[in-house]
Amino acid sequence: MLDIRLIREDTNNLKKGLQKKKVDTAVIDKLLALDRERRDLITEGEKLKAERNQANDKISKAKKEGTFSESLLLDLKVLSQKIGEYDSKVGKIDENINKMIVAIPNFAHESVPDGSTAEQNKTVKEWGKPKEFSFKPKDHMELAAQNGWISFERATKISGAGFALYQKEGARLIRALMNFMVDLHVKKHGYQEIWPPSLVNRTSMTGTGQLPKMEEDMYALKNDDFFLIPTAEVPVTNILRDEVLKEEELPVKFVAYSPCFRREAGSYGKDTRGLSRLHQFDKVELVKFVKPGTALDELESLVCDAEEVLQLLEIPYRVVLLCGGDLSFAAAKCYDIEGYAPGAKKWFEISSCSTFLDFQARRINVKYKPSDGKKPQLVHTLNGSGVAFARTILCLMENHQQADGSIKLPKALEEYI
RNA sequence: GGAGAGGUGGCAGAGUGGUCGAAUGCGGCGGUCUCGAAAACCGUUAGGCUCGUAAGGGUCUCGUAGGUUCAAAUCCUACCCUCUCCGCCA
Repeated sequence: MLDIRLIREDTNNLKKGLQKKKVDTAVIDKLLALDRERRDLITEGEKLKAERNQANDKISKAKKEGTFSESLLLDLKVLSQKIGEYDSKVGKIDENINKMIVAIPNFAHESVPDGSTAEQNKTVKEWGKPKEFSFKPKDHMELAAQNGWISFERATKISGAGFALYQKEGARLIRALMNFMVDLHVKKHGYQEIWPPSLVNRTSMTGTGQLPKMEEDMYALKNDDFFLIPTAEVPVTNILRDEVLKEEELPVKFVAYSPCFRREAGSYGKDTRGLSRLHQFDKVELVKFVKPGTALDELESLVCDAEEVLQLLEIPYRVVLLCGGDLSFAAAKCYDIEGYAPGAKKWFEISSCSTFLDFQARRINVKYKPSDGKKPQLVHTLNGSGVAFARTILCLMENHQQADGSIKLPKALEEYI
């Protein structure tokens, strides 16, 4: 959520950042009017409270000295009633302001390009060249069937459409990727390993912003108020909720493997074949808590950390800087990494790395205490996939297929499989 | 599932109607001592909101939400959470 102070004090720049995300800024002016009203009411109400507190002090002293008389209570009941009225007015306005403010997306950082749809995203880097084959490359569905790695038919029987059953080398590949990616991020990139719960409570889902707006997209349990995580971002980001860190602890970097569960309601008919869009998939997620001011550099290094996975897996990819209109609700800046699949002749989003600045930290209340003794302030948060398995496996199969339809896995996986 | 205990500052832990935003200890910070450090000693150390250029002032916060009262950490009601024991179980 946005800072009401920022809204108040830097209105014009904020509006620019929101307009870049194609957000209607009329709500900002409404908010400012409510904010003015609220502060006036608070000032008035607190004057009355000060009056009441003084009167109470007098009573307290009088009782001790034995000089108490009923006349001291005169009018105090009326005063308390008035205070109650102010409080309830402020309470209602607070509620309104809060409702409005949590519905406002984060602003786009100034380094984000203009644009309203994915077509205006900017490719900022390409790595590797789409492979030339001496034969007609097959798509991953065909390869999966031929090698017996994945059975979509059986997954449908067991669960339903949108699930994958990995078998044989395919099943081992999941385990291998898990260890390969987590090891890379722990040993080489300095992340701390986490194994999070896959069921989380409503507060956690609200903290990272999946709720209240996207409840329909989430799997929920019938008898308990738990949700299946759509990404490890939810439990991992909430690890530090309501905590105050020391400055020297920053940056905190977590890496976690988890299964991810998504209803994908409303996306039927779009990429529904094969591995590209599933109700359950696996992912290694990277989450960082950093000092304000370092967030943009940390975003660049986060992208590098994710890129290295694809480099080692020898999958050609491109890095795309999202334009304002394509940014998600909470993101201030975001890079997508898209892997190339020569069978499908398509780019697939395999990783998405974002910084939220203090937007998410305000919501989950994560602060750090500066070492100079100043008051705690909000950290900045980032996260990114490092990386998503299903689409990676898709790319792996299509890129490393041989003429006979077999698949030769890259060297980096040798020690894991 | 059954029974019980408890939720207070960064942590531990007192406080049962009126200078209690809260004793004390630990931790943190500053200082004295020291060549330096440790120990010891002295001092200091919550957060939010709001008014103010500032200095500073006001106000709110003891799990959450209500209630009683001139006044609530303290009394009443509901809810949430945690822990312990028993049962069941991977």
